[in-house]
Amino acid sequence: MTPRPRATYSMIAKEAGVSEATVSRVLNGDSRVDGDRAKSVLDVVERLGYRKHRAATALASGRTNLIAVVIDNDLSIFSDPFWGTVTSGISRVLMENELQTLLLVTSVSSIDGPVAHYLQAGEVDGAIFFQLHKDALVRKLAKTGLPIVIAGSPHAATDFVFVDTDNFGGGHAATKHLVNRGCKKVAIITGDIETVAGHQRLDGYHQAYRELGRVPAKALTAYGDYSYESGKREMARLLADQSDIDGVFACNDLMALGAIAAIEERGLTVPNDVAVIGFDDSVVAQTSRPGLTSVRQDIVALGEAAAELMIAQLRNEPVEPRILPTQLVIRASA
Amino acid sequence: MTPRPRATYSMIAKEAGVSEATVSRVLNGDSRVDGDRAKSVLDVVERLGYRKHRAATALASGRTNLIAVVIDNDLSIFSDPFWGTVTSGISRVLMENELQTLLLVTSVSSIDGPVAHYLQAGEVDGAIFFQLHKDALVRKLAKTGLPIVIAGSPHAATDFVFVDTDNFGGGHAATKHLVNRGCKKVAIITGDIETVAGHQRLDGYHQAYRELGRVPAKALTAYGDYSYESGKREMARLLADQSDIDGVFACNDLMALGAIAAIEERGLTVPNDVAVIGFDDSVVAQTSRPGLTSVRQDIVALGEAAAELMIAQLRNEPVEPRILPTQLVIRASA
DNA sequence: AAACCTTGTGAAATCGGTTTCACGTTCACG
DNA sequence: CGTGAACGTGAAACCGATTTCACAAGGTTT
Repeated sequence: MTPRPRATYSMIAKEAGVSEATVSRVLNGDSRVDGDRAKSVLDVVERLGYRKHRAATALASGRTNLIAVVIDNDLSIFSDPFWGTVTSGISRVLMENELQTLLLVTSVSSIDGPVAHYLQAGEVDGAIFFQLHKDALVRKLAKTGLPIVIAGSPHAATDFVFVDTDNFGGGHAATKHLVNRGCKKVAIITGDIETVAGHQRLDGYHQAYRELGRVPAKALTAYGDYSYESGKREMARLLADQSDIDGVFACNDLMALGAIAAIEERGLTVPNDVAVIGFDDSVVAQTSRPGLTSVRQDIVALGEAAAELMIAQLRNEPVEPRILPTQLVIRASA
Repeated sequence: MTPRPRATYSMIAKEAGVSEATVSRVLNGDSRVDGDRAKSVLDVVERLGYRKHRAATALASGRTNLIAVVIDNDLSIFSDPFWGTVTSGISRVLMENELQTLLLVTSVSSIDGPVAHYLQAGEVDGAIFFQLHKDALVRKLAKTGLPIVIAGSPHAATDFVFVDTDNFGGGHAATKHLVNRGCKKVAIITGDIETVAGHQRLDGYHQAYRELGRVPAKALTAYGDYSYESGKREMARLLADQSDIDGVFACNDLMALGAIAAIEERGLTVPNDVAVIGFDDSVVAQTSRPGLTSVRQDIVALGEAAAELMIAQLRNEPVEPRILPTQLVIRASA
């Protein structure tokens, strides 16, 4: 029951009758070791239930097997299930590849904060960032050669490796669906337009109009901030302005629910008077009444893709940004 | 711009004109070092922007400064914002205390899996587990002396350190509130009754009845599983059985919404015919219509408390389990 | 048959801290 | 004053792996 003392190379070497160097070679897949010796080393390793000591390995090799997942807690971390879900996907894939997930929840804003130092100090082999407004820090880190993946699109002019949902396609599909079901005047309530994701959804909306040979009136675009309240407020404003709006694409589910509330408060019904589509297909979309039609994004897959891109970078394999498809989930609201 | 080579003890020692041992003493708060020398060491440290090398420190000292957060992905990780929120609280507090959060999303079920080995191998200084059904693994780890904290109550007969929401008090307050607003026949839809949390909420319900000098009929207890569907199904069943139920406490918000759906499908209204209370005060409670009265638990605080208990253990300070209060948030549904 | 590669191997240095140990110094006390 | 305790200090061992380097053995080229 007493936990036997940790096995070390020196014990293995002695048991197997070889040198520590050979043990290291075997365990790191150096092909030059004689077959029989390799086998006997592996036997001893097996018998002793040996596992490498992380710190020792890191110190000697310079590789930590740690990947940082950096989450800016300036954002609405505390209520949004998004990041937790992505992170679980990341963690699973990393673990399958013998990498560990180091979670850094912190204010990323400062380019010179403790996180910055930490990441530069070679304490991790790579870092996965969630979408952020300021990418100065990321850019600086990239210069040091630290492998980086961004979950969510970075700002336009960079060449970071990133994974993202197809926001454009989602916005396009949502708008198209509204048009196809007969809506004549489709409005949009955007999310934070400062973020790339927010902008891309709007672009998708525009594109759908363009394909009809039309251009959406400026007045049909309302600017929300992803909150329930903003959805409600903007919808009320839209309807007060143009009572003949018969469809609305809200850039997330919460705003969609807010919009529905505003519509019903005006005595109109969903979807008969105004059809509503949200984005995310979160739990609120599934449980709201009427059920909310929404653009589903596969958040776990997003995390997994991020991890895969990180691993590819560590292996010096070529990497391409990855855009994951969305799927329109049709419920009662549109 | 070239990242200057990492500073080391030997550089600091030379610069400050002392030995490496003294540098170590200064940096680890050994009080015996002469004041002036200490100062000069600190000056050099400052000037060089020195930071300790984690792996080296871990190797030499046997302490890793890493705390594992172990999440069982057998659970409904992927949609539940709960764990992500707790984890962010944990991470913040740990970071403030110079500890890092190592995230392990994995199947904890096996007592002999890779995680088990990992945790036993001294790779982390402590582990925080989320509530789990089987605590065999945790018990085994505890025997090795690894500091452990459980987020959520462990099974009854153990003496693990844990933090939890006051499930009993929450269930009690919810039931009491229904009674106080005039409900004569209050039902409950439980969550997974196998979990301690699930059971405690039910106990709170019972206690409220007891204080009225009554015992709730067996038929008023319906067993759900925290899903929207189970809430809807059980509520329908309850009403089919006993149409005079006028209040229901659902053990989470999702089931509460399901219950509301069932109630309205029957042609009844909330809260006039049946008042409904949920648990969690999650985003769905805030955005549903009618607004859902719910028992709020402070999830971030839960994580922070977990981290604090871990830190106390690492310092060998005495630790007591911590039960965090709940708060009834009253909206339209009850 | 001399000169030159391979290939497989172990001794030893190395990574960057921590900790033990032994050696002065200084100080208090008898 | 002599003596033991307390204090500061640096040399060196140590943590557990990786990696360099030297070398022996066997195989190829001229």
